[in-house]
Order: sequence, then C-alpha cells, then structure tokens
Amino acid sequence: MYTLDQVRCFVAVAEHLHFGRAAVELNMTQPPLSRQIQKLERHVGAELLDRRGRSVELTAAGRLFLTESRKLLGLAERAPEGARRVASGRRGLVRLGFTAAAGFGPLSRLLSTVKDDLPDLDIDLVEMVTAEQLQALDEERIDVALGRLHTPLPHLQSQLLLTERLLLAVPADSELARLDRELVRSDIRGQPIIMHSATKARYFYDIIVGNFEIDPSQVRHSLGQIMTMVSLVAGGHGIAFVPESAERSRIPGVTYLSFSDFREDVVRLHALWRPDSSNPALAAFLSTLR
Amino acid sequence: MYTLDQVRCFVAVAEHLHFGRAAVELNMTQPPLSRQIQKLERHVGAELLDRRGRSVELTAAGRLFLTESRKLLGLAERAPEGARRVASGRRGLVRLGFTAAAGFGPLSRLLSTVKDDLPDLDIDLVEMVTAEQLQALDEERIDVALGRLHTPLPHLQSQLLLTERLLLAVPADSELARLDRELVRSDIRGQPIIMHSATKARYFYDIIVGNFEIDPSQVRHSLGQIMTMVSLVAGGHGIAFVPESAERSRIPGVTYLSFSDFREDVVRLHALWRPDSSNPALAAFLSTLR
DNA sequence: CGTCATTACGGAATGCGTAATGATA
DNA sequence: TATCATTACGCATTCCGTAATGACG
Repeated sequence: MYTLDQVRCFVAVAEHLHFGRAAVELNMTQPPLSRQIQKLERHVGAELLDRRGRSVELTAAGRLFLTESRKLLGLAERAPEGARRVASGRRGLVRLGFTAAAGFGPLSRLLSTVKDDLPDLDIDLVEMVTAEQLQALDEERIDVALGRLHTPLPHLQSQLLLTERLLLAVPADSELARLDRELVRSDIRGQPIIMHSATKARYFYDIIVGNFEIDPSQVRHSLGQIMTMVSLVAGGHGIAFVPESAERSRIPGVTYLSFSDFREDVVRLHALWRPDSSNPALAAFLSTLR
Repeated sequence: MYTLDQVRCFVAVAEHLHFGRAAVELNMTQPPLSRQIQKLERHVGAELLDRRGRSVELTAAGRLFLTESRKLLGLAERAPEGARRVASGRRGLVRLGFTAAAGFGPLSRLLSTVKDDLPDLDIDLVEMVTAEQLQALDEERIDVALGRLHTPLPHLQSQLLLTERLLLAVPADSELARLDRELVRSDIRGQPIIMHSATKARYFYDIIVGNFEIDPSQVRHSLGQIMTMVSLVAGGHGIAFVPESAERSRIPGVTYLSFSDFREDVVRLHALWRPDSSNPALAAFLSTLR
C-alpha cells in the first residue's frame, strides 16, 4: 500500500508542476521526491505525471487521482481532530436526565452554557423523576441526572447546582391569593392540598412534612410530577408546595406565594453521575458546571 | 503524518479486539503491530484503544476514528483503480465528430459496440460536416471524426469504417418514383437537383460530377448537410444524391432509388484521428473499431 | 550550455521478528 | 500461573541527502 506522504508529494508536484519547487515546499530535495512519485505510480499502476522534456504535466489518470488525493488528505487530516475532540470530551454525547421542575430554571441556563463552551457536545434530554433517574444512572441509560437528594449516595458523585426556597402555588382567584401579602405557615390550615407522593417524590414529601403541619384530611391528591401538580392548582383543585423554579413555568391562573416565617433555601438541586463513567464527554460536561 | 498501513493495523485490531488475531490477519507478529498502533495514537493525539486488563476495547475516540479509517481505506483502495481505468482508456471521454448522414447507419452500431466493450467510456457527440471536423481535429476540440475523405491526410490516421452505394432520393410522388424500376444515369437528365456544396461537401460533389452528367441549370440549391437535402426532397423541391445510410432516416415522402449502371460502393466513411493524441481513452475507443 | 529530472551511493532512521518483561485475572 | 500486550535488541530494509548522469531546449 502506498503512503499518505507519497500522496502529499504527488499533490505538491501536481500543484507546482515542478519537482524542484514542490520539493522546497515539502522540505526535501528533488531525488527522494522523484522516487516517492515513482513508487506511488508503481503502486497505483498508472503514470500520473507526464514528464516529457522540460515541463511536467498531469496525465488524464493523474487528474483523476489528484482529486481523489485531495479527498484522501482532507479526510486524513480531519479524522484525528475529530478523535481528539471526542477524547477530550469536547465532542460527544451526554444523556441527561432531569425533572420537569428543573427544566424551567437551571436546565435552560445550563444548556446555554454548555452550547457556548462545547458547541459540538450533543445532549440527550430525558425527563424523569428522581427515583427513575437513579435507576437509569445505575443501568447507564443516562450519564448525568439533575435530581433532588437528601443524602449523598455511595456509588455516585454529585454537585450542588442550585438552592431555592419552597413556595406555595395557589389558584389566582383563591382567597389566599387575595390576601395580597406573604403567608405564614399557619395560613395553610384547612386548605385543600395537592401533595407530593411519599414514594415518587420523597424529597419534597420529607421537606414538607418536616416543616409544615399537614392534616391528612387536607390532602386531595398525591403526585410525583411537580408540573402536574401546578396544573391541578391552576384548575382550582387545591394548593401545592413547589420550588421557586416552578414559577417560571408560566402556567396561567396560578399565583406563587412565599412564607415570611420559612425563607430558608431548603430545596436543593444536584447533578449526579457515576464516577466510573467511560464517557469522556461527561468529564467535559461536568467541567462546565463549575 | 501517519501511514495507511497504521490505519489498516488499527482497523484490524478494532475488528478483532485482539492484537494476536489481528497480527495473524496482517501477516505480522504482535510487537510491531503494537508499536504501529502506539505510533498512530501518538500522531492522532488520542487513545483509540482501551487495553485494560485482558480485553481490548475501543474508546469513544476510537469508535469515531474507526469509521473515518474505513472511509479512508476505501478511498485509498478505489483511487488507484479509477486512475488505472483512465490510464488504460477504459474510462474517460472521447469527443466524436460525425456527419448527420453517418448518424443513421454506422454511428448507432458503433455506439452500441462501445457501450458494451467500454461501459465507463463517455462519448461526446458533435455533429459537423467533414470540413469542420478536420479543423476541430486540428484544434483538438474533438478526438476522432467520422468523415468522408478522398485522400489520406498526412497528419491524421484513418480507418475505413463503411463503403456504400450512392442512391438517388426523390419525392415519393414524383415521376421518377412512379417508374417503379431501377434507374440508369441518364434518367436524371433535366431533373431539378439539390446539389452538394463544392466547398462544404466536397467529397460528394467530386463523386457526383465525376460520375454523372449534371447540367448547371438543373441545380436548384447547394448545401453541405445531407439531411437538409433530404428534407428538401421530401418537400418536393428536387432530387438529391445521398449515401445508402441516409435511407434509414425515415423521413416521410422520400423514395430512394438505385442505379443499375452505377452500383459501385463509392461512398466511404472513415474514422479519423490524430496519432499524437494524448487522450488514453482514444486508443481504447479505436481498438473497438476493429 | 543551462536547467531539470533521474540514477548512484553512503549513512541514518525506521520496521520487522525473536526474546524478555510486565500486567492482569 | 497462564495469557496477552508491551519493551529490548539485532538485523534487514527503506529513505534521505549529496554527487553524478541524462535529457531536453
């Protein structure tokens, strides 16, 4: 098989139609250049250059081989660059699991940042609740998750992305909304509540029952998806505890109220990933989180 | 720059995921194969293979580079073949000048033969009279001409393709057609004749004035293109001398009559070309003429 | 006779194969 | 400890550069 160097030699000679000048460009002397061309012609099995007399001309076969040579060299030069980009994680695919609530606040900012820093990085977005995210991470169906966790998990690494307050979503025409002031925790007494599921949204469930006095009779529904809860609030079916970022969802008919006696940033959003991931794109993705 | 051999090595290892078996396929031992891969990785600037422990795996960069490698090798293997085909004339372009009259008989047979023998040979067809053909050959605007010549030209080579009789084209409703028998030369006395131009169709002109008695007053028009003459005959404007192959034109309203006292194959069609042509496709084309 | 491509030849570098080493399960 | 990839080393080949030869205008 001929070598890419021989092809490079041939292209140089074909462009200059002059062995001497081509040799200068290639940083070599004429004799080895001449031999490389001969060798290439022997491998190819056809005369590529017509050296009669003073002038060097391309043969018909040479003209065709020249166009193929340019393709070949272009491909050969681009291929390593692509591989390097993949190896450094600047190019590749990151599969990202996220909760619907995270989709409004931090996710869009995160995606913008990644697109600026790593324009060749593809991101697959998969919406799922935190419990599903953990299983998907375990089965390597996703590379990173944006989820809510109380305690770090042993086999996962995490980084805190965002802390936010807990707000109360109420129907815009409800009596709570008409108060036109910040709430105190006791205001929710007797109100119909659309509650977080103790299994599918354990994180919020624990925060709420730990900080508010909820009477079981208040609970109208138990759901896992925050955005579904907001929809029900908009329909006047009750009130719901939601993180600040849900406020961006722009669902009409919902008012978000804060608590004057409960301002702590108790809702945390973490990025979660397996430290043993073999995806080089993940490392690059994570580096943009900082 | 890395070599195609290194790429070939990489593809073999990537396919077997095993240095030993890949080395067998490449007819070499493991150590040089290992070194070639290392060298390739150094040139590429990224790890392509993940040799941890027992098993060899492709890295993400390696997977991308593998697809590029296959493209590269495919291109590198096809390029010489294309060049060889061009060099041998099996592929290329022949520009063929032909007279309209030649287009009906020998040309279509010739093209069929060429398409069978040389499927990758493109043929540009350019219709022109013999005088134009000679100039086009001289200026290398065409490679070969199908023309009519009395005497060989010094700077051109030629081959006789066809000999045919001279027929008389007459309007189907003329008195000559109604004779319903072969003609003798004296039958044309007094008939209106559509004559060949002495300059643009010198070949036919010479044959006709050398074998028939034409009174200048009989000549209605002087033309260079035989098919135009046949059209005029169809329109009832006179009679015309044409080669046998014109009979295939199927222009309605024209009858072709032979002469019982002039049966010789006087009309010759030659292929003409420059012996110093640099077009390798021409040689292949000419070889199919025999 | 001057220019440009090609052969001739000596030295350096590269590459293969055999043998030894290292790492992993 | 057995297998597989990598390093060590000796030998052959390849390739470069300088010098000589050849061809064309």
